[in-house]
Amino acid sequence: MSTIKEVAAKAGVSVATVSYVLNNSRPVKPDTRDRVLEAAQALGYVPNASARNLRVTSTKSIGIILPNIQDALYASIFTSLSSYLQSHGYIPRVAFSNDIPEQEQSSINELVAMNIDGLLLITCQPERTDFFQQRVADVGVPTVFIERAPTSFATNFIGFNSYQATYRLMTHLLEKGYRRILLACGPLNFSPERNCLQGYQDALASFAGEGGQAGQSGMPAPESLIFSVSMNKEDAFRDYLEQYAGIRPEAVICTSREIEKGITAAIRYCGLRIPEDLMIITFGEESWNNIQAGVGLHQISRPAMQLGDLAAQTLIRSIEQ
Amino acid sequence: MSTIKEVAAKAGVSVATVSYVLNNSRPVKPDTRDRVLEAAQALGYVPNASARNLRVTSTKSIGIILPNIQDALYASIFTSLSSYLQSHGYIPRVAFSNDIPEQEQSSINELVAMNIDGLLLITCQPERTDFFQQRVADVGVPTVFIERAPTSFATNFIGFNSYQATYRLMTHLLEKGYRRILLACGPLNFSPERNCLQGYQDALASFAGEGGQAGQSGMPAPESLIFSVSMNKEDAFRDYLEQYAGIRPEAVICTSREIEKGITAAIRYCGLRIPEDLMIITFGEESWNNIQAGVGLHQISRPAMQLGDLAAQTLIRSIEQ
DNA sequence: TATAATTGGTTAAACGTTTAAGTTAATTTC
DNA sequence: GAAATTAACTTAAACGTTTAACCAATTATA
Repeated sequence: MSTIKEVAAKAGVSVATVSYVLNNSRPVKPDTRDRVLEAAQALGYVPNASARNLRVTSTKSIGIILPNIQDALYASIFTSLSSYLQSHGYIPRVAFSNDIPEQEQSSINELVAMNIDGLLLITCQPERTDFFQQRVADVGVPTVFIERAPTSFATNFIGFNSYQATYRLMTHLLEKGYRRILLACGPLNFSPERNCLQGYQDALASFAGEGGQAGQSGMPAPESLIFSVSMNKEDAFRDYLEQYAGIRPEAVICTSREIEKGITAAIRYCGLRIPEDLMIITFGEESWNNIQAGVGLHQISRPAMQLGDLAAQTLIRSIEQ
Repeated sequence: MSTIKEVAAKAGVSVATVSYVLNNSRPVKPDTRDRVLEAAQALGYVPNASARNLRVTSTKSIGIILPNIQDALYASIFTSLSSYLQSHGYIPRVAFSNDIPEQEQSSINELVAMNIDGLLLITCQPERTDFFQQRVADVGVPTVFIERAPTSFATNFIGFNSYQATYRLMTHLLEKGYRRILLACGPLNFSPERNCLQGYQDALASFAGEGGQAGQSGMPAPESLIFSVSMNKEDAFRDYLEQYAGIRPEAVICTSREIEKGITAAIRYCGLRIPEDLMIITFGEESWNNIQAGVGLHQISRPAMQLGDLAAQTLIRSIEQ
């Protein structure tokens, strides 16, 4: 790799002039300018990023930390984040936590060490923000939290309104006459899942209240069926179905594509048919063309792309004041 | 952010000593060592990556350039690449080309500018390797090409044997009695798709040859149906189906999940039923739990994870000799 | 015409590390 | 007990940029 020195030598100027030309940070006489550009071109010069970042405060790079990139939701969010950033002159620096706090922390360290201008974070430890505080907030790196809201900490946060979505969906299903609706959600230590659960429960409660007053004749009361899964989704739900052989749900609400996969596989394994025996509604991403439209798999589209855009936009704004 | 200087001051030693302790690149007396560690801890010191990379040759970072992360294949490859790299002490630096040559080139520049130790590349211009040559090969950055083989250039390459896979699948289908088998593939400017096509055609040809000799009675000759799609897949295939209303294929081979999505949507749009009217076989990733198993959608699993592992492993080996 | 302002460039310091070379003081060797 | 070795640090150069400060010509101003 050739350096700025070599370019300067070749063009017969000082390194400063080369720098001024390349960043056009100061006017330079046209023919000197051309000589420099020519020399740079000829040598295939490309400025050393480390050296530049060492000198300059703003690196025009944004850190992104996600649990993973396999889940459709994170993949969508990531895509929109990085395309927004790129189109606004920032380069994204990605790291994955795999939902392991230590990995998240070391990623934070690493990113801050390379002088990122900002951070976009789907945190795996929304309740323990002290590390984040010390490493990011105190250092003054602008941050936007995505999807999972930090509890003890007021900051920029962008996420879906899972509560509303679940509440409305439940109300709709209950009004349609469904009574045994299963909520199949992920681990409850993150706010989106908790909000789904809350929405589910509140909808049930308020429906029961109304139903009690209206006195709907003959209809059984809706049951509260909750299935929160953490690890091996398919096996877990299979067990669930076999254990509670009596209470087959009429509908299942899946809070993600991944859960849906496990659920449908387990359902088939148990010999149940979709949609004859039960219906499935999934919170999915708009990018996902639902292959199965009309045969028992339904999707509530979450605008993941918009979410990503909004988050990136919010961050860039707060960086550029 | 605190610097090594501050740590040195706090511990009452020189910056060199701090560096020696932190990298344990030289023996240091235990109590000095402890003082340094303590000071670093207290200040929350984390070394500035830019400064370090500027000084040191090896950055322990590997560049990864992919077309995108939306396609299931690339997502799987990326996941395995980055987890292999991370577990071997390297940090991945990702960039996306969106299959636009200019973007690929600027990503290459950017990555080389930050002194990556190696490069993993699904290139979007396998025929024009001169830029790559100049920027990467000449600079001496070890590289492994993935999935799309560069033509005019002998180098490390890891990919699926799409030719074999398609050839065998075709032979199998033909022997089962299928005659109108459609190959639905992506743009033919990349080697995987070309290889699929070649496998498809060779299988047809060799079957026709055998069939001619054996003289299979009554069976019509297999037809060659090829559908290479580039942009809007769903619309394109819809047009195809409507245009050739007469020749409805009995089976469709999709070379990727994404193509399958378009195909199935178009098929449904045209009022055809799966699997009654036609069968669909897709080259997919093992991570993808096929929701539809047994109802007309079949998957040939490509071991994307293994591919990624192998590629990363090959690269790391060639870096560490 | 003398002075001020502008133009077009150069010099050198700074960014935060790493590491070769140098410097003590303590220890070993003969 | 003098010379040589070792142990434990320190000093300072180097990595490749950017940019403030400086300087010499040229041009504008009074």
